[in-house]
Amino acid sequence: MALAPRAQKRRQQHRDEARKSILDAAAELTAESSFTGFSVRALVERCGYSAPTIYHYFGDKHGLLDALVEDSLQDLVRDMRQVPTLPDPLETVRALTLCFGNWGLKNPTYYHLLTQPRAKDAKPLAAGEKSAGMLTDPLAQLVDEQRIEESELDLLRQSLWACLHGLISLPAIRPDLVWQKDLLEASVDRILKGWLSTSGEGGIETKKSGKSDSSR
Amino acid sequence: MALAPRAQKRRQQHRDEARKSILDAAAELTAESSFTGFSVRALVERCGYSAPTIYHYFGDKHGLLDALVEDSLQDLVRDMRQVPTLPDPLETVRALTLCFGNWGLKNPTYYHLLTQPRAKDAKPLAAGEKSAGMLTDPLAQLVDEQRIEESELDLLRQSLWACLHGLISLPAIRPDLVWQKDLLEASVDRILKGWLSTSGEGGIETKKSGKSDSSR
DNA sequence: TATGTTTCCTAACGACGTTAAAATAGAGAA
DNA sequence: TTCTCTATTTTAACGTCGTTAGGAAACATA
Repeated sequence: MALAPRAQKRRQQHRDEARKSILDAAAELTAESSFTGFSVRALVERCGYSAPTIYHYFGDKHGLLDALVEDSLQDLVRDMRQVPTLPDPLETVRALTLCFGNWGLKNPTYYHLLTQPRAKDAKPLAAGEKSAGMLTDPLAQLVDEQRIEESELDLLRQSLWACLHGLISLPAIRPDLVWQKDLLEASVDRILKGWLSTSGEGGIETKKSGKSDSSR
Repeated sequence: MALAPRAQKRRQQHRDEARKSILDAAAELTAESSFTGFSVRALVERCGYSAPTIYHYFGDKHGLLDALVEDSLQDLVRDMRQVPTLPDPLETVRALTLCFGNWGLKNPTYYHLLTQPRAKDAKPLAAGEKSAGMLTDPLAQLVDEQRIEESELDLLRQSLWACLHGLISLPAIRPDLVWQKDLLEASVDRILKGWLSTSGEGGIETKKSGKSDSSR
C-alpha cells in the first residue's frame, strides 16, 4: 500500500523534525560535558523523547553520534571547498591541512568521536572520507612537478595525516597544559618543509653532516 | 600495636604476590581483547579473586590499569636509558624519540591507556614523566649549539610530542589500513629536518619561494 | 468504520563499576 | 589456649549504562 505523496512528505517532514530536535539536544549535551558524561539516558531526559524513540531513529548510540558528527563534518567540507586552488599545490596542501586541523581543534569532541574506533559495520563517515580525499589532487600535482618522489607519496600522506591527528588530539587529551598557539601552523609548515626540501636526500641534517646510524 | 618485622615482611610479600597475580591476569586480558572488552568482572573471573579484593589493592579500575601501564612503562624507561648519549644531540633526540615511538607501536593498548584522559586526581604516571623528561638535555644542547632558536624550543618540543602521538595512535585506531613500515622513522627524520634546517627562516619552500599567505 | 504502518512509551534485561557489611584469617597479648 | 586488633576476602547488593521486547497511540489508506 504505497503512501500518497502528500502524506509521505508530511511523514518525512515530521521525521526530520524529530531527528533534528534529538540531534540538537545531543549537541547541547556534548557541548556541556564532552563525550564522557554523554549518555543516552541523559539525552532522553533532555530531549523529551523516550529511549526507544532514539533507537528508532538512529538505531544505535553510535548511529546517533555518527549523525551528530556528520552534521559538523559537512561544515568542514564546506569550509574546505572554499579553500581556493592556489598556483602552488604545496600551498593548497598547506591550506587544506590547516583547515582540517583548525576544525579539529575547534571541535575536539566531534573529532574524538570521529576517530574513535568504529564498530564492525565499519564504514567511515562519508564526509570524513570526502575531506581526506581533497588532498589527492594537489599531492599528485606535486609529484607531477617532481617536487616529491612518487615512491614517497604514500609515506608523506600517511605522515601528514598521522601528525595532524596528533596535533589535534593531544591538546584535547591534555587540556591542563598550555599549548603554543601557533603549534598547528608551525608544525604543518615544518613537516611539509621536511618532506619537500632536498627531496632526494633522506637523512637528517647532522652536526658533521655525516650519517651515523647508531640507533639501528 | 606495631607488627614485628618478620610478620610485616611476610604480609608485604603476600600483598605483592596477590597484586602480581591480579596484574598478570589483567595483562592477559588486555592482550587478548584490548581496552574495550576489558572489564573488572572479566578480570574477577580470570584471576580468582573477588571484585572488592581488586578494589582493596588498586582502589579503582583506573588505579589497576595505571599499575599495569606503569609496569610496562618501566620497561620503556629502561630501554630509553640504554640509548647512548651520542656526539650529535640531534641524533640523541632522534634515537630517544624512535625508542618511545616503537614502544608505543608495540604496546598500543598500554599507550592508549597512558594517553586516556585521566581523572581529577590527575597526577601523570611517574615513568611517563620520566621518559618525557629525557629529551630535555639534548634539546637544550641543540640550543647551546645554536642549531635551534631558544624561542622555538617549546614549539619544537610540543610539535615533536604531538606528531609522535599521532604516529603512534593513528595506526592503532585504524588497524584496517596498511601502514608504511618506516612511517615512524621517516616522519621523525623529516620533522626534525623541518625544524632544524635553515632554522632562521620560517616559511615553507614554495614554488616561487615567495610567501603567499592566502589561508589567513 | 476497519486495516496496516509508523511512531512512541512503559518496563524490563543484562553488563558494567563500585561499595556496604560481614565473614575469615593472621599476629601479638593475656 | 583465648582474646583482640588488624588485614584480607567474600556475598550481595546499588545505581548507571546501552539496549530491547511488547504494546499502546497516532496516522494514512481503504
